[in-house]
Amino acid sequence: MASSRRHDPDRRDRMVEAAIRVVDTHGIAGLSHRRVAAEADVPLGSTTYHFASREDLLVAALRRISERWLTGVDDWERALPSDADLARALARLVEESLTGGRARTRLEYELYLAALRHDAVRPVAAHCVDGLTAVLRRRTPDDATARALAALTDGLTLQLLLTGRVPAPGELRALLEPLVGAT
Amino acid sequence: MASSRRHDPDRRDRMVEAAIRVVDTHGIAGLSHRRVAAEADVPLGSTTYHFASREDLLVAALRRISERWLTGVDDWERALPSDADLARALARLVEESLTGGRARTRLEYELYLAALRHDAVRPVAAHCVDGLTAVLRRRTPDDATARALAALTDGLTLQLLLTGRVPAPGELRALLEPLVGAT
Amino acid sequence: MASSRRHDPDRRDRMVEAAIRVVDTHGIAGLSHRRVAAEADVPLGSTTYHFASREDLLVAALRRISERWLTGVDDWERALPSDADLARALARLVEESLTGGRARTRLEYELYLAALRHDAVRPVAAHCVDGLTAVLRRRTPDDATARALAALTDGLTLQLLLTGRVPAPGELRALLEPLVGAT
Amino acid sequence: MASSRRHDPDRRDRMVEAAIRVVDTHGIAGLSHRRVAAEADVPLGSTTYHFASREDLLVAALRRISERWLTGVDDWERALPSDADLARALARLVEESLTGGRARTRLEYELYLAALRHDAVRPVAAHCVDGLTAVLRRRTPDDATARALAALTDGLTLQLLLTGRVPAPGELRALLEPLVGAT
DNA sequence: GATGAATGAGAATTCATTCAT
DNA sequence: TATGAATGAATTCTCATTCAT
Repeated sequence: MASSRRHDPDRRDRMVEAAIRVVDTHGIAGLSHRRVAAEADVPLGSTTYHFASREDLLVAALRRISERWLTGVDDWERALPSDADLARALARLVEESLTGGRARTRLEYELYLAALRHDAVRPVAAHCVDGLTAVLRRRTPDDATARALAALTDGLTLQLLLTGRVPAPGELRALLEPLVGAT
Repeated sequence: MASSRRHDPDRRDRMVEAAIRVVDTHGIAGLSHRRVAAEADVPLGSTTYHFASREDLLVAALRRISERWLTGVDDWERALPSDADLARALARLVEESLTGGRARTRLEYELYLAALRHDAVRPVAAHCVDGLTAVLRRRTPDDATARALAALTDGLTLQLLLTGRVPAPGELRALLEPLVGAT
Repeated sequence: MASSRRHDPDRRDRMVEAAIRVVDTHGIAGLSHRRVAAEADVPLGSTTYHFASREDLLVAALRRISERWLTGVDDWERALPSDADLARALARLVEESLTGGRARTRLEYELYLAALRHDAVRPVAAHCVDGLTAVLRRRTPDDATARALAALTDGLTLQLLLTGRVPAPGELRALLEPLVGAT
Repeated sequence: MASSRRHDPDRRDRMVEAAIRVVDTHGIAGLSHRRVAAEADVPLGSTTYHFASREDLLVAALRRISERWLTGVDDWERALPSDADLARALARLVEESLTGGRARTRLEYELYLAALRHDAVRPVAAHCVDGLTAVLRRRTPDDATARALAALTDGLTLQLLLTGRVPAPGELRALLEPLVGAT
């Protein structure tokens, strides 16, 4: 039974998932080998073996968070009808990220926060920004519009997350509209 | 002499400044009573006396940073000619925050994003958002435009900070333009 | 002297009561000037002014606890009919101290614990032991019986408090009986 | 060598002994990882590794003290002639715990009473009560008598410890007698 | 007299990391 | 290869006490 663990190819994976849960619960500052070990139910030595430093752990977790987020955005776009009202759709995306997926959204912005300090995390965060822009680009006439929409979306989400304000129905769409219509 | 330290009315103040420098140097995760004590050259006990918890320290630092930032934004707007091109002016503000005061901007966003984890910091961050919006409101025809501009400004600054991309001349102005003109 | 008390004459008293609540909540180890100050809603300096050392605070609190306990025992005996069954009455006293007044009883034994270490508390604890013996002596033919009953009562209460065992109806009376009947 | 300390299988054990000495010297309130580390001559980190919390330390100390005490009581009973006068023998046991091993007895009761505050210590203290009762049961006709004798012994020891009173020759035996004879 | 400020010691913990096995 | 043990630094926080006002 104990030796059955010898071949445990998912272990590293489970540790990454555990790390994400730890960041979710305790924040980035609260991510530690010990907590991950406890959360993944593996020995402490196992975490330091697979992730030599705390930063390795952090990057692995944030990388997965960002992959997941990008996949979500990609799926969202693919599910949109080709003639969808982009401002309306984006508004709904923001609203949902503040209600249904608030925890997940917070995680995403913690990634940004970490990137401000850790050089190793910067590319991961940049990849998120670029990924969102690329997805929006499929629906906009030019790069500039996609970039502006990505920035506005990010800014709105962050500000609403921080202020706790609940936007009135239609408010977000009205704010996004001018940029979409700028075609 | 030995007792010259005993009465020191500016001490609390100096500790707040020290805390800001500590966050600047070591990041939010590196903010500790010990480091502030060392940086402000006061005994450790003095920091815990004035700031019972680490969060108190964080809030005090963010409060000062945000006051300073809001004052800066306010001054910026007052110095603008009444017929200034708002999109151009805002674009320059963002550009300067990324070139001239990059370190400072990073610091601002770091404390700003700290609000995601620390409830006590939330109101201060919200105050920043509202403050910027109020200043912009003096130049916009309605609340919605001010809010959208504030969000776009925030989003652009953060994204450029993260990706390290340097916007082409005129690029930011072009992104902001559609919102300003949305009158 | 009179004028010194004019301002808030009950303050010292309130601090003692606060100290008792603190011991009740946090245990003797948790008794501190700060907690008493908070509990009594007085400035910290006020507690150190009236109780120069932590031990002063401790002794004052325990003295009042013991007074209160002795008064309770005294009242209990006075309320007993002169021909009461002493074993039965004592059994009920023990039972009540474990159910109704469990917190109070625990406080009493914390007093004993403190007395083992603090010389200043020893006399207070000894006074409790002697007081109970003296009260029982009014109902026993000789000193020896009173002493034995006091010891058995204390031992039973403590053991039941520690084991959490609930004595069967009549059990305690049966245990006490032989000593009472030793007349 | 430098690594001579690295493998040290008795270390945990020595720390428990050190903890007992610390409680003996400084009281329960004075038990700390730091003091145990100093007393056992091990690094501070080693104490927190083996005993994560102060309570763990306390429980380990009490557990050993109680084992030792129960063994002592067991030995005492085994060494008694089968026709020994139980009241006399118990009286001598109490007297010796107050003269020969007063410090040790104080230590025992201090850890014993710690159970009032610390839930984790409760079972160990309860085990002491039950153990003494079980040993006495070998010499008493029924459970009730054993329990009463255990309680009376405990109560007497504690009261004499607190008051510092020295019982007259034969006094304790006389107090215990009625319970033994209660067959 | 009363009290806010100050301070140095020490508390329990948590931790990343190293190392022997 | 994996991991339990070990360790020294650092963490936040609480505290009794002193002192200037």
